Amino acid sequence: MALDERLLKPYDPKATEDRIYRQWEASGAFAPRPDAPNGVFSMVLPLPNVTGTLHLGHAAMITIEDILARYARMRGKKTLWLPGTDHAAIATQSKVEEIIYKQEGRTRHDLGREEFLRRVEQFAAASRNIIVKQIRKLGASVDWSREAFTLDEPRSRAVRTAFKRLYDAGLIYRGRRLVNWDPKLQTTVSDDEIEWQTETTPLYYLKYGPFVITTARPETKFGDKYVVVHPTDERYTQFQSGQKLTVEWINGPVTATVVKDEIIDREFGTGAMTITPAHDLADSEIAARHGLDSEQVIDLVGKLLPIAGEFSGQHWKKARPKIMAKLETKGLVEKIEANYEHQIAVNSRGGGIIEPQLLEQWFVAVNKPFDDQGTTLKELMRRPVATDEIKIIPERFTKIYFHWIDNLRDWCISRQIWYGHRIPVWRHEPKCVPIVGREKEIEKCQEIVVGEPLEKCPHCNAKFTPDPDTLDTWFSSGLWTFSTLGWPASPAGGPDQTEDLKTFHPTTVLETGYDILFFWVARMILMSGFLLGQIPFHIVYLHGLVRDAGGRKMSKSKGNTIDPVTMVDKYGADALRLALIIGTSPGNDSKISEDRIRGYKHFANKLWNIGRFILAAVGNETPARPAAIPAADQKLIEQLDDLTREVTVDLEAYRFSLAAEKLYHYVWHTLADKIIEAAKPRLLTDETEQVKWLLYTLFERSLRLLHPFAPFITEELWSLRPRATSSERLITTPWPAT
RNA sequence: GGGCGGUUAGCUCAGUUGGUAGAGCGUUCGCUUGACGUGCGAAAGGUCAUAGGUUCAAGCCCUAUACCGCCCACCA
Repeated sequence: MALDERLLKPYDPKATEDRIYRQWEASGAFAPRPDAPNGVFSMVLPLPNVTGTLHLGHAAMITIEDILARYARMRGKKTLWLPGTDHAAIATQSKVEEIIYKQEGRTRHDLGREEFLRRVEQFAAASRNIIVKQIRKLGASVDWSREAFTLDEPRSRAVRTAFKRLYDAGLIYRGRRLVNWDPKLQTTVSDDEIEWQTETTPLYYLKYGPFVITTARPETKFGDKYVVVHPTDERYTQFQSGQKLTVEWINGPVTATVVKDEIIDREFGTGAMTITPAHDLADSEIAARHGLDSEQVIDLVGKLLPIAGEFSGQHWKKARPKIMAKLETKGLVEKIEANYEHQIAVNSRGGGIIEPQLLEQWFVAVNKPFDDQGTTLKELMRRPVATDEIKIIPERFTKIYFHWIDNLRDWCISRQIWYGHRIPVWRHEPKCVPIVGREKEIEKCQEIVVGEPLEKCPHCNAKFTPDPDTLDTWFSSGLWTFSTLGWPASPAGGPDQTEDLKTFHPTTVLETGYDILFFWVARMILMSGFLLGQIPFHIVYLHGLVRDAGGRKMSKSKGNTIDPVTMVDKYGADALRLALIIGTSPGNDSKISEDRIRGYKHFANKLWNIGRFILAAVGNETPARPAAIPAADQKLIEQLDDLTREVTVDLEAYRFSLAAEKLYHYVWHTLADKIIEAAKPRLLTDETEQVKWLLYTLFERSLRLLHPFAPFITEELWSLRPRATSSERLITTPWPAT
């Protein structure tokens, strides 16, 4: 009997995996099977950013999703797992800016918009190529024929259409509001993109007429003309609300007005503060409540405006000590508390310290009713989760989701960066007409066009100028579950339903990290709900973050990332996958070490040797079912029946770790250690045929059960069965019956 | 300030509806067993953070405490 020569050697993932992947791809197994008998399974790959390459966290995510996809496929479902990448606007732009500055000492303004964008696109393309290779290496059974990019033409059309529909419904508006301004990247960012860092700074107690006020930012205080105290604070009962008094301030006397507001914490400092509504959200809300004026003090690059008098034109950082010196000379400094701890806002996308600014931007209104029932976008996001139409795993994130929605303010979607979708709005040249309050003129003359570009105004022939800003990257990724399925079928209204959309939307499950629950998951529910009247997915499965051995988040800047491809090269993709899945649980972070991956390489080796033994014992013919099966053998079959049921239930319940662990344990410690050992002597007796059948049956079943977890080695062993043909691939073999 | 998660073997972590504790790595002893030394056989090692409670039965449920971590929040 001639054993396949591959079985003579130890298992070599390097010589096997790429070949198997090519076979899968060429066979069309990754595409949805048109005649699949048991319904539909669809899922999108959480589009990796083209800011770099994949790390082990991505690998864990891909593993979980591939398990889902392969299991669904084997269950006979029409299975679509759709891949793609995200242009990640601000993250990619700031990354490329950084590289160019480091290598050439030039800024994006030195290069100009066109050349800079060319560079970014180059970078994005290179990054995308690496990512695609990495995804393949991991064995991901994604349908490459449907690969998408958030910035390609079909997705751009979806963005323009979505913008127009939201605009026409009055849900996108232009407004002047206090926004998060990043002076370093020169753009606004949304509330969610802000990271709070603890900073230790002096706290200044300054004399403000009869009051002593506290501040951490004396350089913003030039325009302060309101002093706020708590209404019931007995220290200030002699001052009436609205009372005016003249106080000596930094650049001379100012008229101060007393305001009483319950937001004031009487215990803090002296219980009195002055407000800077133009550069502080809390202050601006106080100002809004009492109808107070607001004056800008700091400009968009961080320099003081003429209101600062002699300090005008200086950067606030440099001006602060000089201002303090002047206050000192004027005798206005009561005391300075040295180590005051407070939170400062930082742009988490590689940007600078946020300076709130009052700017005109585009917003999505989340609290504005848009239909007869008075539905708001907020409710649209809340309802499907509240009614369990969308189920979040693990469940505790449901509460976190609601809490976020309840605190949500209008979403600032315009960015002043260059890379990304242009805001699909065009205005008359040379005059850019402000929109708010001038809707009538717009109707008459089309001073503004939204959605698809228009060269000239059909009414007065004036040329149109595009809005200079770009969109928040999450605007386009929010459309992902349906923009990838051909939405919109036609930009000018028309039927929205493409065949793909009808078949695959809503998608079955969204598997992603809990860190983008708000950024992405919520936005998808919003977009899908408003534009399609559908939920985007039925289940949200949230995985934890993969951290390094020290528990730190992996990131390039910390230098603690592990390249998944390096691990695949060393231990094989199957081993890496098992290491990433076993011992993890949804929503909880995990730490990964190379030792763990090596351990599962040993398992792959074990499985390979089980295959060598059983296939060699079985020979060239598939063993026939014996007429009589000994009771002991029957028990072993039933034992595997039980395991099959358990593993199936675990997979249906998204308990991947448990399912994999049970299979691991069975294959090693039952099939190999007990069953094979017991079979060895029997093979030499007249029970040979019965034993061959038993071993082969258990082995064949084990391969099927293990395939979603360790696809490469199981597929390879499958192809080594007696009389195996190249068209009978394990990937498309039915899951064992339960 | 509010909410959430964690605390299980030397290390890193699992533990599905409550029923005599598991994995990887590490440690000790013995094995050229013809699938595998990337292995086999055996072993050591856990009062499952602490204190109460519910239960025939608790790592798992309830209450409180301690420490670690995360998220959210308009204390200047």
